[in-house]
Amino acid sequence: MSTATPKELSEVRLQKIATLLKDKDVLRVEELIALLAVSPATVRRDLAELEKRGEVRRIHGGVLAAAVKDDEPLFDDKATLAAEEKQRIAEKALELIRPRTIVYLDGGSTVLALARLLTGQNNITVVTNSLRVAQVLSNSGPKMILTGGECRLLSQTMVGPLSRAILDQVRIDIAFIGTLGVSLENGLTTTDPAEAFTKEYVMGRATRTILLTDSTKFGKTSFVRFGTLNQVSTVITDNHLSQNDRKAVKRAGVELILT
Amino acid sequence: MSTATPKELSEVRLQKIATLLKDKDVLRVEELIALLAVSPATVRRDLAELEKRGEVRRIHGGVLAAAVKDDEPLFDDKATLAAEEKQRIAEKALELIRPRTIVYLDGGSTVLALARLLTGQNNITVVTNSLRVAQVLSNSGPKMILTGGECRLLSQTMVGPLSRAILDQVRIDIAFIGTLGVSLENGLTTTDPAEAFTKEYVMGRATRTILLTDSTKFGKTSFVRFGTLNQVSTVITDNHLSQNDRKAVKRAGVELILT
DNA sequence: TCACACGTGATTGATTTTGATTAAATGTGC
DNA sequence: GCACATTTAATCAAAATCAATCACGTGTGA
Repeated sequence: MSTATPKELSEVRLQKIATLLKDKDVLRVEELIALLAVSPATVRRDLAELEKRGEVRRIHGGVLAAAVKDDEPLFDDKATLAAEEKQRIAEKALELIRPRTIVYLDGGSTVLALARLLTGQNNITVVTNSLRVAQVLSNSGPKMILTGGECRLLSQTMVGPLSRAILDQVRIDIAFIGTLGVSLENGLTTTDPAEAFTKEYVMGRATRTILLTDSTKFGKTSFVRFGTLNQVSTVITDNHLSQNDRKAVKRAGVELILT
Repeated sequence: MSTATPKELSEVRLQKIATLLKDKDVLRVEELIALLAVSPATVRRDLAELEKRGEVRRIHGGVLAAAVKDDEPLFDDKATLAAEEKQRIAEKALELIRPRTIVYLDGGSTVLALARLLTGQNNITVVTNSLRVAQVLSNSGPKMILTGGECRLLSQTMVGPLSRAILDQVRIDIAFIGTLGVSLENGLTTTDPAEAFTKEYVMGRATRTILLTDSTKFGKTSFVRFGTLNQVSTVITDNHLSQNDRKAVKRAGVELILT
């Protein structure tokens, strides 16, 4: 049996693939089969065509977005996905840090990018619950306080009620927080309850809270809520943010900084 | 049997390795096997490919970031100094750990060797102030609580009064402690006051304290004292310990285990 | 209506990738 | 320098993916 019913023209399919790659950078053939509801053969033909046009790079089992700049880091897991955006967000965040302030750095890749910019800055104090941040700053850099708590393997952070013990004893001028989801209805959300606890607690203690997140997180909702949008004083994100979301942020009385 | 089940595409894996090296400079093959959940053969093939691209430098047992200079001090080497002795001491220590106990792991290379033996043991709970220990156990292994506190760069540990906050809230069955000096007159000594504070505090709270140290530390005295010999219940060291020191330990009422 | 081009799906054999096994190479300690 | 353990490289089998070909259905135009 075979159906030659092009529900959509092949050109539309090619466009779809190109769009998907913008967000994800890497796609498996299997994914595309499910996503486009076509046979493996068709997907491969499409990919061959796109490769001929130079829009993608094929690899065994999938396809990569053709790196615009060959030497630039491409993409990969969450840690460097959209690394360029994160980098710019981090640079904006850096401008908010004055000498002798005490900053809190959350887990998450965007905040980690900020941490990389702080190496060598030894006129500030960093409080963090992230082992990754600690690694980055462990050689040279600011004075560092780790919160302690239960170690969450996936995110390499210290979370949960135990972290409160130390947080109670330190002052935090500016807290830089990441998130997996932001929305007006569901607020700020993440996957792990213990992680949410710590984020929420830090936000309660910090003089200012600054949310660092790329625009793709807007409108998304994860599992556990750790606060509402109007609890943060500033949001820094990239300029792909939709007009609707921009208005929503401002309506919540939150300062908005775009890269 | 062999499985070719690529959960992620090879290119993604390569990128992950490159990203990991950005933060860590050096990775062992074993680490990568656990981290990427693939076979040794695949890791080596990946490393060979990355080396061909000039992104990494391979060494026996692991891989270096290509940027690392040859003469740069690799902070790891302390761990391999008297590695065999430390390994044997750690193995003796392991025998003292029963299921469902809560163990505290101090900083220091001998204790770190013990931590390496605990990977995969998920029927115990580890409390530690060492970032190195956290790294070793961060992939798979026991439940882990980090103490928090001020981060001491050289030893990669969290120390000082702040660490008390969390220690007050957990029970510790067995504390494994390292030291830079042991003697009857000056007791247990180390270089950093804040570090000494935390060691002393842990010893005060643990049901049992076990000192892990190679025999070269006997008779030496460092800067700050964090306790006396008779405050520990057991000493584990290598059999190069002099007869005099053996007697001294026993005279202090401390159990002595030699490798 | 019929022939035919076109796109799609299915089938089959080739290629790639992975993991296991085994032998060689490299360190490490004595 | 020698024995030992660990790490690496090479080889092979299994699984997955890919490319080439064929078959089928739809739409088009005579």
